[in-house]
Amino acid sequence: MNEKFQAQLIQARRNQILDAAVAVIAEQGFQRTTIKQIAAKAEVADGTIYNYFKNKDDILMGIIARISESELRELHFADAKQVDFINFAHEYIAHRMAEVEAGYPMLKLILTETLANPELSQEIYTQIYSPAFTAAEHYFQYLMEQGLIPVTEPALAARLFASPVLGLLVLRMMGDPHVEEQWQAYSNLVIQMLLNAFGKHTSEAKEESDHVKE
Amino acid sequence: MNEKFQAQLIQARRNQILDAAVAVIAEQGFQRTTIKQIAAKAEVADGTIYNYFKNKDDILMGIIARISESELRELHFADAKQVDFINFAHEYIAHRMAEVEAGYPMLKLILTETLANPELSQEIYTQIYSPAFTAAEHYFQYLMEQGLIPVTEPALAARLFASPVLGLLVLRMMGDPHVEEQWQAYSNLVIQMLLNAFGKHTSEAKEESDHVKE
Amino acid sequence: MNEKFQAQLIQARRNQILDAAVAVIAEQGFQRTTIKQIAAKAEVADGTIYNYFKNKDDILMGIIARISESELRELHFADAKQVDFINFAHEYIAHRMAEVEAGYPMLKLILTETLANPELSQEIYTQIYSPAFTAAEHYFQYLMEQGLIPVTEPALAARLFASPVLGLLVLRMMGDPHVEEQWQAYSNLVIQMLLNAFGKHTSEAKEESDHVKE
Amino acid sequence: MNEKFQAQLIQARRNQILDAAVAVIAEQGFQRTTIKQIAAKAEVADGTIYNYFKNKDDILMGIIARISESELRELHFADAKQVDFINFAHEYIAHRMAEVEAGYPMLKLILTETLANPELSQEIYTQIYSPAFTAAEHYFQYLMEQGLIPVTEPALAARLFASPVLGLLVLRMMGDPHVEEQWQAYSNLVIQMLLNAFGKHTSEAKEESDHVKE
DNA sequence: TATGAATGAGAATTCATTCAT
DNA sequence: AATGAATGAATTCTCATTCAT
Repeated sequence: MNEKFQAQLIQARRNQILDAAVAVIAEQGFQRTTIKQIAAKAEVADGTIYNYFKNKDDILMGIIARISESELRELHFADAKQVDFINFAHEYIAHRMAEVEAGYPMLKLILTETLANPELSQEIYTQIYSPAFTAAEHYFQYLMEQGLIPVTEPALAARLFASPVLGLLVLRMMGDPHVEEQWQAYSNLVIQMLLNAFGKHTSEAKEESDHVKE
Repeated sequence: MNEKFQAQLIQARRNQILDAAVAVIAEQGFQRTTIKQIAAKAEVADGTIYNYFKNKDDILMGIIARISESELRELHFADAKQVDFINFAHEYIAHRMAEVEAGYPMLKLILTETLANPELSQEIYTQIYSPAFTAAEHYFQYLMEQGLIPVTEPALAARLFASPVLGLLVLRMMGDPHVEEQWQAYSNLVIQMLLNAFGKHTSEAKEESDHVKE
Repeated sequence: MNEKFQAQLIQARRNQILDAAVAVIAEQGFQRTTIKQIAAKAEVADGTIYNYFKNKDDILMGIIARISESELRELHFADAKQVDFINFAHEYIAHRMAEVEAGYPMLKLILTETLANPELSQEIYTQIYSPAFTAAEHYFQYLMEQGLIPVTEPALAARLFASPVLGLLVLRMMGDPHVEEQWQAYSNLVIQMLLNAFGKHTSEAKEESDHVKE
Repeated sequence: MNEKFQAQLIQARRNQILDAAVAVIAEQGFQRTTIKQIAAKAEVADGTIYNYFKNKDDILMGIIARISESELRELHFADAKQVDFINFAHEYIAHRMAEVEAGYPMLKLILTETLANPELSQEIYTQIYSPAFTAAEHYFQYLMEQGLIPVTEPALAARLFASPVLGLLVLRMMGDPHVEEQWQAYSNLVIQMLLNAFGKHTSEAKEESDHVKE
């Protein structure tokens, strides 16, 4: 019991530091971020961080591990519930949009570090990336088998499906003001484009998305 | 005459250093890259770099300026020639694909630094990003006015058009092996998806891309 | 209470570093002095210096600020106490002489840096120089008003009064062995010259300094 | 003949470089001055400087040597001509004043470098300093022997005589605006003070300088 | 001789990490 | 466990000097 309590305290402190780290790193990138800054944001002493993390890289690992857990949980949920493709598309976009509204610090961080830090990208790929797409592939496999989408390769479909959202996210992260201002309009168009491409067989989709309408 | 020769030598040396810098930075990100590494790759002494660039940041600026120039040249070309939307789509994809085959060091670098370095992102936006999209918008404006695409907002269309390619590029950069292996297949699908979404009015396009076919 | 103790520790360390800096800089000038040398003299690591000073220039500022404080304290004392001109002259010379015996590192440093570093000279002038002469001027003003010295402009008098001592100090700093060996004799002569010039009205002075006697 | 011409060319080029060096060094001190700056001022290439001077320090030596020659010439002249003490005092002050009006770059340079550069100060002492005072001492010796001044030690007298002028020069170099603005007034006062101290036996001097009058 | 690009040793500064309290 | 001062390796940048042209 005491032990459990101890463990919880440690978890809490780890999360406190990781939260601080995510906030600071998302703003300036991992390399530019100093332990001092993270410690300040977390309101602990520099040295304290080393009681919870082996070194600076280990903090990044910690962030990745934590995202990995939460993403997996979300995806599981998605996997189980979203059978209807239209709803899935809406939910997926909505999920990424929510991320954006939250300032997408995680996404930005993951994206940046995967690009900038080749040693890390393998780690990120296995822990976050691969499980996410595996879940998506299963879902597309299911849709395909049911004849609900005109697709022959689930892996391809999953990535093609994700690409425009990811593309727009990147544009937004890169500071494109038009994407930021018209984010809702872009979301709607992407959904229509995707339903148009994937959802021809679904009768409801056909009408809704016959053309791309801005 | 002699002066011109001098200027060329200086340009050549600058490019030699920039090439080295792009190579090393693309591999590890700007922050992790040391002047020593760039100098070694360029096969010059550390100090020589400072005869051509004010400081480390100035190297990044140099890279951006150079990309900006070459992008602009390419875009001009595109602007003048590509009237047919189908051909344009093919050309655009082909262009980005070529980048990928060349190891996309520039694209990766630009992407990474824009995300990781907030101070720089404004610079990159104005120099590279904005002109590229402005050119694209003009093209979409033209298509729209000719009634060749069912679009009402060129700015939106240009970004929506770019999004899946960019998304796939990012996936590939992040190390997704499936995207890398099947790159050609992805390209074809993206073109079909885009023609499907944008090209309804073009009769040839209608038949060719009625469905997404893998 | 603990806080106060902390502050004292920080002050002590700052002073330890400043002492080392004064010693080294007085010997070789600021420019020739490296952080490594200061750190070695202060018996701390190079990096430690930067926990107490923003950069190398800030060390110089620190030295100046510290001198400024102590000079002001001394001058206050002088201002209040020295009403008698003869005693003041003696005290002033004695003060500068003490400096000399202490190796005049501060004076040398101030002098050298004001001459060599135009950016700094304004700082030194306002912080050290100007307050010192202002105090002296007040004193001469008082003497003048009391009719104790045949002077009409206190500012002029103060500088004229200081000039021979400063001149001799400079000669000594420049390595003139005669000035160094006969320092006491020079001091006496300067006092006589000054009393001769300024102190005619003071009867005791008249006799004592009727002529320059070596 | 050709050889002589050669030698003259070399001398001219050396002087061109030394002039540039004096100008730049006087402004910012020797350490802060780069070869590039000197070369630019002298309108030659960096490398050319090394055809005329062994290294950077050698330029300083060159400056000192050149001053030494010209100073010696001046002093000789002074030595020969100035028998009358009052005139000598006036001439001496006038000489220093001229230096001041010319921006005293040499004096400032000598002063600064002697203080900042202990290795050099020996050199400067022997080459410039010592000969100047030796000449002065001879003059005071002569005055003393003639009973024209109430002095028993020429060496002492020479330095005491120089001290107030030097002191005021230093004050002015340090940026004291009062000294700068009232330079003429200070000069007059110094002469009076010196005549007062040294010149009692000279009847004209007695009246002229009975009191310090501002 | 003159040039000025190239060099690399050396200086200032940063910051992850340690460790005594 | 928490602290934060101290450390020193690593990095950026400067600039005197060399040397091929």
